[in-house]
Amino acid sequence: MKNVTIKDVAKAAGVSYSTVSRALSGSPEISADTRERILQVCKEMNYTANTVARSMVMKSTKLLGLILPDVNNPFMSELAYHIDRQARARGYNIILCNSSRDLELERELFELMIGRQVDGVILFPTGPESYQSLSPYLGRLPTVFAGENLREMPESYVSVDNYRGARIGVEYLYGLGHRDILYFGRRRGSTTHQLRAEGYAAACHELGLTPQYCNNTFSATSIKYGYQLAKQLFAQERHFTAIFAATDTNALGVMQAAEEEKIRIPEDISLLGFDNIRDSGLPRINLTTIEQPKKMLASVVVDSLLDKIQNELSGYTHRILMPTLVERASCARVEG
Amino acid sequence: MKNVTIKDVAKAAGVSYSTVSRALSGSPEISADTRERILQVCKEMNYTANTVARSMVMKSTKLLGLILPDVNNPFMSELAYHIDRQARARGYNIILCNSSRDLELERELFELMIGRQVDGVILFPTGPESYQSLSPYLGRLPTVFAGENLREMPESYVSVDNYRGARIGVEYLYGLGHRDILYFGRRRGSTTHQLRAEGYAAACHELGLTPQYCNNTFSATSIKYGYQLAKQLFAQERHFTAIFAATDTNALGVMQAAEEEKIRIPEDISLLGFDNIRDSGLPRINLTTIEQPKKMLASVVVDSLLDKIQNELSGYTHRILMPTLVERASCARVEG
DNA sequence: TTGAAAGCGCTAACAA
DNA sequence: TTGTTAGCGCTTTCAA
Repeated sequence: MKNVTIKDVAKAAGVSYSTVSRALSGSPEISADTRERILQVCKEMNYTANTVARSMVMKSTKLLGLILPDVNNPFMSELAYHIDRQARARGYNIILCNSSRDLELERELFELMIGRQVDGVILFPTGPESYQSLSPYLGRLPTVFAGENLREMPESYVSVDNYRGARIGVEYLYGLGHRDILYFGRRRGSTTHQLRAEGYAAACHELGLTPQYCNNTFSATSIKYGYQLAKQLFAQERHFTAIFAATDTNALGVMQAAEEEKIRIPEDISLLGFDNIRDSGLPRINLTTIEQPKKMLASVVVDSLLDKIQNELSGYTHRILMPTLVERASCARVEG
Repeated sequence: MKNVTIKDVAKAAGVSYSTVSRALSGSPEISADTRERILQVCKEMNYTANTVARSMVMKSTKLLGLILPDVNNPFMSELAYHIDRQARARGYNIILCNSSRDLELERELFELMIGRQVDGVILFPTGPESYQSLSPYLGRLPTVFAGENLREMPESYVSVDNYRGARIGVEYLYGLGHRDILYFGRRRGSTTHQLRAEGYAAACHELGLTPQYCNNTFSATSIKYGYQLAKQLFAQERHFTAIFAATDTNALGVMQAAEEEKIRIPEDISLLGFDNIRDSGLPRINLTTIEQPKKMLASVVVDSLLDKIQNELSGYTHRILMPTLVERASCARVEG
């Protein structure tokens, strides 16, 4: 399994190895036939250039670190796919790392990326604490945060406009005649959740609605937690005709609980999600939701990072994308 | 963003740089206090070893290539997660590449991995043709195929026992009283599909059932194709009380079509899937299915590959894992 | 126990 | 147009 090197090729072709390097890099300072001959020899010998050696002298690995909580999360896996495609189209490959929502591990992975000399990192933070946690390292590697809004933090990030997304949702429900809309699954300690809740509150205020909450007391979001929370909610005496879930995952939990409680969606209550994860479009689920433009997000993230790398930008950019409503079958019109 | 090197540390500590290297690698041939002093200096200077340089001399990047059709496929993303965790636990990182079910691209990616000097590659092939397509390169990099059964091919692979999985499924349905079981979504050109269909046929034969097929004429599997196929099926006059779908994705397509046609699952027909992708456990879906042990698969794949790498094994291993039945709510008992 | 030096495979500046 | 050479940051002999 010994690989053939540039020197082997040079010897076989009877030239110096810098000539081979020139032939391969498409340098103009080489005659057409030596190039042809060398390329021919390369082919015959099955020569494949050693990227590691090249990285070393070029001081660029053409590698991007992708650190995210968990690829096995439909939102993340979709992004990972698009990020890879986009990066590859630009000549980069991805080192994938799952932080498993562990701040300590996240930091460890970031350091690892420094050691691996990646050209930059795309980070879907575990939470807003990630910024603090990583700040000692941030100066050492071009980084763009993604998915989470870091507010005024002096680091590049790309996120969706969570505030406006929530407003769009409330307005949609309002348009359907709903006047009692409960906001479900708000979680402390997440800026994303915070902004969505603010958008919800603001929209309620403007439309003359009374905000109602059912807060997530767990430290994470999952179908299971959504389910447990919804079970509690349905056991209470509260009046609402629609549930606006902080995330699709939460909404799925609500669906599950509703199914058990024989509460029909959307006949008995309407349900609106946020994110538009793949699950939401599945048959029988058909969740109406606020979509995060994932392909766009991936593309903007990669572009921002490569910009930063290639232009050695020292400042930072905040890119906020607009969410849109995806109408499916979980929300119904009610009589005012 | 200039990184401090081993030389900088050496200068600061007043030693030669080979001494620093020794201190870092935990070599025994160094005195305790110089080591302490050097480690201290490293910390102060925020030194992080350059893995690329190390890779070059060690001739090992501690990098594994992971080439798969599409991480944004619930089956793949789950595997990708576990593979990453497992690999990291063993000191390796993952370069993730999506082949997008493109044979040409797959080959390109494999070559890329050779250039990147990864220590090995895990490949979820686009199809059985992948083996042929990649065979010129296979000798150049330790590789283990995953997910697909390569039958007698002289390459390592890990797959589930698709044949037995299908038998388990048929027997389960038979036990529920079903005598007319239709096999749905069989696709030509996939060994996995082939083996499942064979298992189905064999089980039918043994139980005295007449096999019935509804073949997938598309070149890929997706909910959409499953849906289209199911629409055709439901438009025909065929008698069956259960559908055994070749994949969960196909089953989801059937569900969607059934919903439109007002065919109730499991009341009117039972539906059994294969794979147990995450979607299948979602509320309202609750698909009964044959589970591929994904975490185990990931773990076995990584172990096989590292074995091959570390022991410089030249032979190959075929590891076949046992699928199991996951009972949910899409299959009902019928009166014989 | 420590230092000097070679070399991993490549690019690029400098000579010829 | 081509060859020679230095050097990227590290590990590892070989000497001291």
